Amino acid sequence: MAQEDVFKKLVSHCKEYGFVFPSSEIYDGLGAVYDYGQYGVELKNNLKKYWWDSMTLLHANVVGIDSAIFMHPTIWKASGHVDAFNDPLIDNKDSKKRYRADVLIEDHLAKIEEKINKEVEKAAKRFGDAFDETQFRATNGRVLEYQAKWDEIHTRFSQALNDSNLEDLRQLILDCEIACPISGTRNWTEVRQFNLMFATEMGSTADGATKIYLRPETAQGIFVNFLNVQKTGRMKIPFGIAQIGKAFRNEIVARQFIFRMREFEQMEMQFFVRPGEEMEWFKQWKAARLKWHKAMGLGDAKYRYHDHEKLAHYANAATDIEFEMPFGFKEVEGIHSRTDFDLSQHEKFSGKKLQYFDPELNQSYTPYVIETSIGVDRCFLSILAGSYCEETLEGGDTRVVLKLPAALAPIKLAVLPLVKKDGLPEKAEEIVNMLRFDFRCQYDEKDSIGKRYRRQDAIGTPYCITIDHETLNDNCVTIRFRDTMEQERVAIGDLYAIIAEKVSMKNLLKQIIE
RNA sequence: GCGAAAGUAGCUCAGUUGGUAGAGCAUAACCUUGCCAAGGUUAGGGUCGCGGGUUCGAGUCCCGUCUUUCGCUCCA
Repeated sequence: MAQEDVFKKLVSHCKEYGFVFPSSEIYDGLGAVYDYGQYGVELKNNLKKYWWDSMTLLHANVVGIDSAIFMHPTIWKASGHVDAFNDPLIDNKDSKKRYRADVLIEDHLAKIEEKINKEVEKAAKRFGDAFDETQFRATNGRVLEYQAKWDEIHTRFSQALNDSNLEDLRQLILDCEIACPISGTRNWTEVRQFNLMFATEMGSTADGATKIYLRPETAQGIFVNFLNVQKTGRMKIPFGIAQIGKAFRNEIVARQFIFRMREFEQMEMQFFVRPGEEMEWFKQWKAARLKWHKAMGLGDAKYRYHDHEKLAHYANAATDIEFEMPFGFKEVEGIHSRTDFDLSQHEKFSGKKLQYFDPELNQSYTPYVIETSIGVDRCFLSILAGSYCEETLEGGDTRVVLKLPAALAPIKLAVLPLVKKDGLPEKAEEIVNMLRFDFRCQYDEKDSIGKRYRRQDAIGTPYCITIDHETLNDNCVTIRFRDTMEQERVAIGDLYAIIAEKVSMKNLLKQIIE
């Protein structure tokens, strides 16, 4: 089966079995926004608990917070999002390619520089040891000509950027005679500004309202609370702060189901370390995070690292953990060494000191930060993609089964009377009442037993308990395992212990610290 | 945002040159069977994405719009 077909089926499966629905569907949906259904929310909650416990239970020096989505607008100036999330874009009408207008101009400037450098090189060769570069640059006619052009463009460019003047940017592209590298033409659209942050207004009167943003990442809520947590929690470096929450980005193109949404959820942990020790911690968290993913048992070969060569403005090292989705290897988690960029920026913009006094070193410093940032929805998708199976059974029948890690499965067990008479439903109800406080149970008496097994397979229920006529005599039931379809006869009294052992989050968490 | 394709029941689809909507599966009820789906009977569910236009009449033709998929582009 082609990979795209698998993806299509997965998306249909999500809708058909109540995992993920398109948002506002009866109004034709809302682009790139999705709702989690009755099983999806259980799986997602379990996933979040797995991550939360792995951070806050397994690490004495990692604590959690839950910061607000609304934050002071200056935070996004300090973080660089106001500038970096505002891209002026321009399209070439012939090739239909889109470019960042500022990048086009920067490339053009670089080309002029290159020309100057070539002249300098040529002259250097000609004059040999007697060559005086400064002198040459200041006097050579051709170089001066290029330099003048460069200066002029650069001045206009800076001016246009400062004023956010999109018309000027476009005019500059026309004046520089910049052509599209693909079509070779200069048939450009207007320059348009894309702001990737959602904005709203706080304050009920129009004139008194302040423009605020919906956070584009949860990390800043941790940075601005760094001292609060450090002081009230008596935290000593190194320590981490974890947070799970929604973030919002007005993506130009948001696609591929829940892989890229405009409203999404992140699980982030910022780990504060001594300056100079960040690379060691970066390595450590990089390894720890991969272990966390692999512990879910979706297949080690489906994960890989992708180290960044081009780093973001705040980072001195960065890697992604990628998962093999039906549409290729895709980023699920990012691990970044963010240096002291964020805390320093907030010191600068807030005027408050955000330093840590290290009693061992007897000095204050701005801590360096290792960030682990995972997309809940992407991870959710990776789990579904990794556990979705279509199996052909002996006899040619097929079954669709979600081989979810038992600890994450939305429904832990189904209780099924073999027939709905002879007192079997009553017996089943007894068992449900016994187990319902500890495990999410489902009772089903409709259709043949085989059909009921398939229904549970489709939503990833790891265990089915079947009550038959014998049960009334011997107080034993069969427990049927999702993946192998094998059955075992066990005493009703043992059920709790058996299930508890199998579906415990411990099974996942233990693998991480091994 | 640009280009291409698509949108009919919960799902997969049919619907002939325009003549007031069908199937299978799924769902629900009852009967039957009873350890790996698809026995019987019956029922519910669609103003054919939405809005205009042409026509006596539009699921079918035309325009617009929304949504989805793919490609481009972007991606902290």
